[in-house]
Amino acid sequence: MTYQDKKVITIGLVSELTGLSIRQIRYYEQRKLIFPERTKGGTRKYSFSDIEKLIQISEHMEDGLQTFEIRQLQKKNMAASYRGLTST
Amino acid sequence: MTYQDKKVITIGLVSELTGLSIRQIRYYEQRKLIFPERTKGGTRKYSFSDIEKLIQISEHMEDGLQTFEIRQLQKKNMAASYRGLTST
DNA sequence: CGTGTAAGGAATTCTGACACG
DNA sequence: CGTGTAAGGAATTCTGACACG
Repeated sequence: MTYQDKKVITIGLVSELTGLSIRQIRYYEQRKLIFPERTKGGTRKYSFSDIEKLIQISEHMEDGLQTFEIRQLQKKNMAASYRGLTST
Repeated sequence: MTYQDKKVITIGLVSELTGLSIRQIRYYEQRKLIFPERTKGGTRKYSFSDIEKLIQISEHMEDGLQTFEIRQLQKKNMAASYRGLTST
């Protein structure tokens, strides 16, 4: 709830925790699927929510979806949960 | 519960979040007050629980306690919570 | 005792690009 | 389109030590 969304994890750890390569994680950011924060120095910081999101993303990728399609799905889910439907 | 205790935060972030210097954080580890994990490379990783602990530690230090006294307090609290008393 | 700091090195991350497909 | 990689640089962290008190 409070810790879940705090952006504090470095990309190396995220890579370990998700099984994705650092390259993939950066790419998904470029494609607007995740939104890490940055330290003053420019180092990316992720939250546990980001990690869960990334795991979902990797599942969608395995299903053959393209990044823009996954982005569409995210929008739909956001709209749905806004209406009190599927959360996750 | 699950995220609270995952060791994933680098010492620089911990320093920012607690207001303590990196030097202090490392010292409190040396004095057995906190127990970060390490990456393969040797970089320390802390949990949100560690951050809460550190904040408590800094309060005790301000109260003039010495590190070994704080360690005693930690033990007492652990024993108490084990008996179902004060948790935190 | 608790903490600051300069020192030298190692690990981590960053960006932009070339490559493949 | 999605991902790997070599390249060069910058930010982050590590340890052991000297200093002060």
